Amino acid sequence: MPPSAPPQIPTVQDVAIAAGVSTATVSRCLNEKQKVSLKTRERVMEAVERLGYTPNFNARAMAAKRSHTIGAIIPTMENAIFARGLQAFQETLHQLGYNLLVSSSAYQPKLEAEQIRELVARGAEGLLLIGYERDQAIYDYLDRRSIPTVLAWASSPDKAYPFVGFDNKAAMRGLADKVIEMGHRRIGVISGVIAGNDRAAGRLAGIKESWQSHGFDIENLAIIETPYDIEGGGKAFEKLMAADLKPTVIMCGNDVLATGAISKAREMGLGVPHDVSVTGFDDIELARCVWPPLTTVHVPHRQMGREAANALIDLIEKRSTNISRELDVSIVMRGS
Amino acid sequence: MPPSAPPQIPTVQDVAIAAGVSTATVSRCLNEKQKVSLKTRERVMEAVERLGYTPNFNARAMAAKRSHTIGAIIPTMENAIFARGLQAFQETLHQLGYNLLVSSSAYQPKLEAEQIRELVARGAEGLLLIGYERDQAIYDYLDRRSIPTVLAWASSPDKAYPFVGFDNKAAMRGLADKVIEMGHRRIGVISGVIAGNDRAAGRLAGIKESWQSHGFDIENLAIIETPYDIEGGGKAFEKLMAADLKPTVIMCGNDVLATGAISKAREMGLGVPHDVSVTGFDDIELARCVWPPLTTVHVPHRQMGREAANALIDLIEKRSTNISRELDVSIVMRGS
DNA sequence: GACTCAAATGTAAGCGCTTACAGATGATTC
DNA sequence: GAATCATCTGTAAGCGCTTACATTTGAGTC
Repeated sequence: MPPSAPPQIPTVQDVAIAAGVSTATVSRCLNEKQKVSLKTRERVMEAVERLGYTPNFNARAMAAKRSHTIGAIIPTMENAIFARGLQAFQETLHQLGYNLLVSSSAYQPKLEAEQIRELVARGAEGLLLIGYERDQAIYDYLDRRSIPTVLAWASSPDKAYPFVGFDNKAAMRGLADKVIEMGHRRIGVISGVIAGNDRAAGRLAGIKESWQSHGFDIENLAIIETPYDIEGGGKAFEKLMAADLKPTVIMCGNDVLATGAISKAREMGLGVPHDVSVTGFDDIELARCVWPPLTTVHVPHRQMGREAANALIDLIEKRSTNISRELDVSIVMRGS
Repeated sequence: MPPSAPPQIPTVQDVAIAAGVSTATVSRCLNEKQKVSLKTRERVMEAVERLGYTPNFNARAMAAKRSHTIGAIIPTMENAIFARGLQAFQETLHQLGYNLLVSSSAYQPKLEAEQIRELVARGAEGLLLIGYERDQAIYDYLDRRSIPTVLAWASSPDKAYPFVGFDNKAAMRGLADKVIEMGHRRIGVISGVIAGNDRAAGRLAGIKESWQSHGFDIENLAIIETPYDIEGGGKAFEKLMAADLKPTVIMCGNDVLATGAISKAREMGLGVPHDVSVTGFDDIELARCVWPPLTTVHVPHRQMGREAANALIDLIEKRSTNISRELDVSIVMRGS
């Protein structure tokens, strides 16, 4: 290696000189080709190639006041809950000529707020956020700066903000209805942490609603809140099954918790669904390859991602407004 | 809502005026507090607060020629293989005062190359890349621009580039040795796609090496290449088990493939490990909650992420060089 | 050939910040 | 009170781009 050659990164200037044109022409070659004659264009492109020029994104964003960048903040990357939807979101954005910046907030509202500012500071022209429950100050901030924002994985209850999602409460209620109709009378619930998580709250509320509407007492519902991970699911399962009157079914806030529960059941020598049934939510890939395959609520992740992207870009490019979309979910009865 | 109030985003200028100081002072308050007297600082901070000012990242990066941003490109977000390591990487960076930008390349070298340029254009001061196998042109580009880069999830064979990883070949060879020593003589292999994936290639090579060194003929190794997903694992398993001489063990390139294989085995009515054994690689959470729990190679993901972050920042801040680190992996015998 | 007018190119003013440098301020010292 | 010096603050020059506007160019027309 040469002794640290001064890494002179080429700029438009350099390209302009190399091609014998002005910087404006170089810029036009890169952004609005049709405005430059073929001959000069070729010359410029050759120079770009030769110098290995890559436009500086920051400068570009600043000068043009456009970043073509969308920000998304998801609660976690550690499990696959958001992976598929996000992937679809990203692909669709790409097709529409936008880039995606992703952060994860670890389910911490504080962190989310920070990251929203960070993404906006980086020039995000639009945001994808999960769920609707957050400090009003954040919405105010977004409004003040008029940052188009779409909420996903939930439906905004008062429809105040555009969303592309589904009704967590109604969906879970549907599943609970089915469970109760199948004869289950002792239900254990493993819920995600409710605080700051409207999806988890909605799902739990759905179960409660169903339970009560069947004339049962809310007191008889055994509920445990736990972080959304496999281990949490396992521990909660253990606790629920330690009761005198063991539940005949464990309803979980999502598939990850359910997987933890099933795992633990096996460890404890309990048969699923023979000794106890387990249900999940989300229908991620995991749900199908765990044994027995999970009865769960199917969420159209890809569709959600795709539609959220389209909605957001529509908003940004002011093609339409109020593009909220409530998606259908369906219950998938499997072996558990 | 008011009829689209002009969203005047406050700038340093605005803050400076509001606080009755110059923009330089505002900037100093935000970046090198100690250089500003307490009195002015308070006045400035009050103005910042009152106006809801957030510094524009692009402008800042451009003027300061620093972004405090690291880029990482992982092959996929769809499964958890990279999730834990990346999370640790991110957390460590955060502690060190850096931000992380993540892209996923979908295992496509072309896309990866594009994203490298994109991240560099966005001002990434360092890069985390997975594996070492890529076009020389990319390394040249990185060198020319002197972008510190650390490779992970593999060890660079010629040590040309700094890495924090492990030897995929040796690790898999260790597992294969054990498998063969347990008496298995008919091995089926489900490998990830080799092209452009040195980890998959290394793992496969490890099996071959072990097989041959035990005096067996390479021809007798049944190998299938498939994309790294559950479905791929299942299909490959089916094909392998359709042979006249069924394998007694299926060695998979990673835990995701292995999960697919186990799933499919059950579907086919085959008992694991009674009828056929299955092994994985990575020891992701999934490995423990599938049934039977997966025998696999444990990779210290968190440690790798942490050390990669430290190594990269050391490189950037020129504290040291040649910080490659080979990590130990271990074989975890479980039920499968 | 003089005149139009559209197309191609150049000129230069910023975008919102940081920072080298210069200048002001005020505490200390003699 | 003048001189010294450290501390704080202001001035202004960019960072690498885009783009409004001005200018040049060269068909096309009569």
